Amino acid sequence: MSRFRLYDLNPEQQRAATHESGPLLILAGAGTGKTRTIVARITWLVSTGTPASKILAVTFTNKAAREMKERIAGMLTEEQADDITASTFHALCVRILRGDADKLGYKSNFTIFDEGDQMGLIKKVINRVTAKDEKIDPGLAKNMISKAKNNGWAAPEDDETVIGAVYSCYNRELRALNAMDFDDLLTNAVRLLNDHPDVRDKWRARFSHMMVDEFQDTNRLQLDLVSLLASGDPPNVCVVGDDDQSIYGWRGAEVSNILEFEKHFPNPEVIRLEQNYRSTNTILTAANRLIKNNPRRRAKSLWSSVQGGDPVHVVSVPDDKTEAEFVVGEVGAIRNAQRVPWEQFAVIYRMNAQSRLMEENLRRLRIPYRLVGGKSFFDRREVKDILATITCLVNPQEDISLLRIINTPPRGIGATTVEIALEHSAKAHRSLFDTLTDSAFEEQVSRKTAAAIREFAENLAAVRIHLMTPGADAAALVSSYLADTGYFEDLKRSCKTPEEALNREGGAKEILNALATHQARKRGSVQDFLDELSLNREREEDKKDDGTGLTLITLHAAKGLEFPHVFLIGAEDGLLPHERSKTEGTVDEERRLFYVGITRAMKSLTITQCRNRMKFGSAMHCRPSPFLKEIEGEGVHAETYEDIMSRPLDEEDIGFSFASIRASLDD
DNA sequence: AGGTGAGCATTTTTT
DNA sequence: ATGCTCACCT
Repeated sequence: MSRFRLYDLNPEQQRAATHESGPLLILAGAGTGKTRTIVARITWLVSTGTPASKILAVTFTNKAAREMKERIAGMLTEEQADDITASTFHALCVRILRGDADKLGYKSNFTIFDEGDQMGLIKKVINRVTAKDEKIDPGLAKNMISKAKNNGWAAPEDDETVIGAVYSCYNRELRALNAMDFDDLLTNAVRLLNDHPDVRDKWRARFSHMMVDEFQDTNRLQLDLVSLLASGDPPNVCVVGDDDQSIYGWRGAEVSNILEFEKHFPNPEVIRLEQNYRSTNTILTAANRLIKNNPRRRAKSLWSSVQGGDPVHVVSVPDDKTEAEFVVGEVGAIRNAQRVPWEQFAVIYRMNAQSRLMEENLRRLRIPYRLVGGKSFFDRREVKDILATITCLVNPQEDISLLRIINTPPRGIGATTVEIALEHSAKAHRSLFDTLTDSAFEEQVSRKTAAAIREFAENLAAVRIHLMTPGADAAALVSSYLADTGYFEDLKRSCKTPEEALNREGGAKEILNALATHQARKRGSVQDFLDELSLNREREEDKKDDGTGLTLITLHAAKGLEFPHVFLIGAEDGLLPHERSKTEGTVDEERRLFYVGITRAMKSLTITQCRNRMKFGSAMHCRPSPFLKEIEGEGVHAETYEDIMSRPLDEEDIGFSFASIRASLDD
């Protein structure tokens, strides 16, 4: 097994990969070969006799888990690679819970509530629990419930506060539905392992070595889970992360998990990866100058063997409109001068709203781009509708889904009827569907409404019978149900532009295709399909492989990615750091965000700053970000848009200018 | 039941 | 500027 080639690794990476036993903390700076090191470590463990099946690698996203599996597959035999468990925290919890959920009073076939389901239930609960004059914002309630769960706060015994009442009622409802939300998956898994030593021992015996990626993003519960699962004495836990890239504090991540790692796992070996294989030293120096202003961090200093490089440009532009024009112009100039494809460029910003001006300019010049982030495919109306329809076809007892489709398209079961039914169902502790179809309920409503309800229920039942028949073409059945009930027509009618109609149609097709593919490939049930989707909501742009074009992306979403040429826009006080972070006292995290942005760049980095920006509809004066002062120094050139424009054009630029003029004439 | 306009807030996002 | 919610109107 000397296939393992240590000489591919630098000394620190090697030390990390071959660490024998006990806790290991790998502080992996941006671009220092973090994944390569984890994969090498896994390979080393296997090659020195650890059974592959005893290795557990935990990540945050499905994408990261998949990538890790792929890279492991390239290093080991297929069988070994298959035996390694690489999973997200949440998927791991589901596996743990599916086995022993009964010990917590759930049925093992509990359903998983995604954010939409959760929101629906919270709204329902708020309507039930609160008086008309004390309605609270469901979004706020959701955040507070999530925070409470993550902090391990039980619902108050007496429903004294409104929010407390909502919290406890929400939990009761989830229980009654045999459902867990995303937070429950973690809390319940932790509770199960905590309260049931036999289960804990079973899972501890299952794995001998555990790795956790992006450890700076873990929250309290995730740390608990790691502690509970880690086996060995001292525990064989290897965590990888970078406190300087901790940018998810606002959703519960605890930087202290990595800063105080020794407290949780005493006497770890600590290895710093500081050699960067991504950026030029010029870029890294600027990044180092910035981040060293943060207190409370594990000091690291990135370096690269690539000396020099283009200077970092900091450009002051008059306003956001000019900023977009300038960036697009520069992109064109670089592409023209260096003959590089659009894929090598990224424009990175703090807020999604900043993408709009960029998009307009890119479209004008016919530059292909992909927009990362924004709304998830699964948040699209038609996708939610269709998934809710499928859910109801499989199980009409799911109130939230039923509520979504009961009158979509309009079929004569209006809000008033639903309101009454909801009241009855709460009182009788029955599902909405059962309440509606109860003969006693019919007498409460008009003949017309009763007929509408009956027709709806009969239609659902008829399709369900077909759907449950083995070998049925589920996608076709669902599709014809939607067509028969006039859903597609209704969807089209509600679109303002033909473009939107086409888009929605595409979304509908895509989700139905996914169902068909799932059935064909995995021969799984429709329930399997729904389950898988609730844990694996990939963003639209991840699925499409048309990775062509320039990338527009937020700083948060850009973490982990790299681009040869990066434009970091909107470096203004109030945007980066965001105004809100100042009142919340999280400017350090904003600095890390800026740091993440800078360290995405491989070859060139241009930072722009507007002197005026449209905010809330009116032009506002902006001061440069204080972070710009912090990166000042050798290799960082500050200039103004006016300086650059009054300079004569380079020869290469001229070619692009003609192209852009021609392109803009087309419009 | 469903469409329309006033009023309002407006960071970042995964599971 | 813009999108979203809610109340009110047809």
